[in-house]
Amino acid sequence: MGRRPRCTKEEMNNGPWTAEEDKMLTDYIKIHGERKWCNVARKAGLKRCGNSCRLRWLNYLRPDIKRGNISPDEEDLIIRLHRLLGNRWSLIAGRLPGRTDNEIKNYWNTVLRRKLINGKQHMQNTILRPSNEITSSTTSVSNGAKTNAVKCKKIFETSQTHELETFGSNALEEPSKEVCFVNDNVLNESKSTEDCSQNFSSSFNYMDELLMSGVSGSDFWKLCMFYDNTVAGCNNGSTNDLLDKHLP
DNA sequence: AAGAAACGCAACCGCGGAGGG
DNA sequence: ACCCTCCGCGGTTGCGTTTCT
Repeated sequence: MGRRPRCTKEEMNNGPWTAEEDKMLTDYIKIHGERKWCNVARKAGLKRCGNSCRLRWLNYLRPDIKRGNISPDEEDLIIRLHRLLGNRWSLIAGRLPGRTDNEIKNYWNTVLRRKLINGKQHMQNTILRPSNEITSSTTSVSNGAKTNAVKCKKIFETSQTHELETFGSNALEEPSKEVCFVNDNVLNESKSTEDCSQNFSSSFNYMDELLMSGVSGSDFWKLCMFYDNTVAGCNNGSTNDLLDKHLP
């Protein structure tokens, strides 16, 4: 069976791309387009394997790539798309013009994962601490609100099991649980957390099916809006602004 | 100032699916 | 039906840079 190595190590360049290689690849693709990456590598005179060329083009050289920091709106969108899609970075990237799956994946694995973990720890410290330890800034939170917050944690830990079963991967392991703490209004008593959880589980499967079946771009955004307005009930407005920009 | 630790990101790896011969 | 190649994806690694001690 065994797969043939994608490229033989000897006679192939590895490691960082040089400016000269970048130019050779860019020039070739400008003329011939981005197909048959193995041919691209060979015909462009690059001592690189096709996949290496492909990655370099898609993640770095493509003209429509957006450079620079991820904006807060984009960050929020990534978090919410990750909640819907799990680790399907290419799908997430497809909804963020100019951003690559690799960039989003890196951003998630570094910045967001840490932020969310810190957020979770902060929430746990705040919520689970005995009332006599809570500082003056948090004493105004009612007992009811605290109860809801603790309940929220339990619910999402439980529903997570179901999500994992339906999703069939580790895609939603920690992140989905953590995101709830950051994005959902944990201390907001206006919406039943049970409803939220149940709807989330079912809507997740629905979204998944739609995405797998190739839902159109505009429909996707409408679904996001639908999800935010009816299921999560925890949007903060800024992301909807971003979503609006992508609606037809 | 120097070494250690943490961080950020480009690049690589390995797998699975699609499609052609 | 089978094999092979190509492509795309998610996970992981390596290394340069920045921050901390």
